[in-house]
Amino acid sequence: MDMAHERDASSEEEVMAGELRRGPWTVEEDLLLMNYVASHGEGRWNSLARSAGLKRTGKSCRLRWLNYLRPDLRRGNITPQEQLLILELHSRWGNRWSKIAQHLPGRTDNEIKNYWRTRVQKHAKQLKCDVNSQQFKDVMRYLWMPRLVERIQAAAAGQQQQQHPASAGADTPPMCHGGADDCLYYASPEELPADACGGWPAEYYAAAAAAGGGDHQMLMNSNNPAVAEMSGTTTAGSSSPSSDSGVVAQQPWLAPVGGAEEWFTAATACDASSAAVAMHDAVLGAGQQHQQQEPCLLGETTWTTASSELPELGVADFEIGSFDVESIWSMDDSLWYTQTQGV
DNA sequence: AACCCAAGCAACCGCTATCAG
DNA sequence: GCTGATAGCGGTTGCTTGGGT
Repeated sequence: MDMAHERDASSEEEVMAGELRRGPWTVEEDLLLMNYVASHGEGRWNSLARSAGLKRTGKSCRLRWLNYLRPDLRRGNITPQEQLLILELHSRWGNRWSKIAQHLPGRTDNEIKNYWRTRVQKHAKQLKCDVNSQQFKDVMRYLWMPRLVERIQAAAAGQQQQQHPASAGADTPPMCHGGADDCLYYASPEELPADACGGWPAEYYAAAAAAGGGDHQMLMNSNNPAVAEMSGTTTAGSSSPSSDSGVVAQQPWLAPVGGAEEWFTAATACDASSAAVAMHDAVLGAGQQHQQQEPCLLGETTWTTASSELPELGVADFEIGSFDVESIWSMDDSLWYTQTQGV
């Protein structure tokens, strides 16, 4: 667009003239931005940048705020729950990062995009196939995702076991509102332990508190677009004619609640572990028949342990021969290990 | 200790969509 | 309806860091 080019050109001139800064943000800049947003609110980023005394473009300020300084951001590793959701939503919507991010409270589109590029594409590379190929999509759907479900179940089971005694609930850290093991959000940055679930660098806390902190409970109310859309209340506003309309409402495991912890609850009722075993055996041609169990919905796939029904899932057409299956099972095992240790 | 390399992530870029005057 | 400003999106780049040699 010509306008955009003109604006960029003028920005370039300003940079050359030393009027605009580029590159990594300093703590001072962050504090300026945080303080200004806390007292004046978001929006009008160009004038905000000028008014706040920041030698940055409005665009840069907006990005810094959205991707790094927002108090409702969730930091730390992408959890298996989130991985599962990303895989599922990406299979449905493709590279629509922003749309996917709406369903992962506290995560930014940039973060999800980076996750996809670094982790998922890495696995595709390891498997020597294109990340967009049907082959890799099958690997994700029939091997990786069931594996994630399995992990989540195991973590939930371990957690339940630990909490089941009389102390259940009493041990839940007061700052966690989304679950003891996997904090989804905090009521305020002050509550956020530096070593858990992420958060701002320590030096920001005092300034954030002084600035008023903003609306830290943003994620917890029904105004959260992710919550609203999951509940099916806003599906009419969907803009994608190809795949958006009403799909989420059909997902029993995407319950209309505020976080990955709770949407997953429905899925844990299914025996995805057995499904994963069945898939594993099926693709390896083990021919072992497993006990018939109730089908389990995972995304748009009906999971079953009955090998005779596998062709319906398309597994019969799934060529795994060239893949190192064990590498699939070990995907993100380091993350898995650290998380299970925390349970 | 020095170097290299790959991974991860923050930031930028180019572009389109939307809104207000 | 036109125009300019702003918001937002997805792709890409480049810096930092940690591990290996």
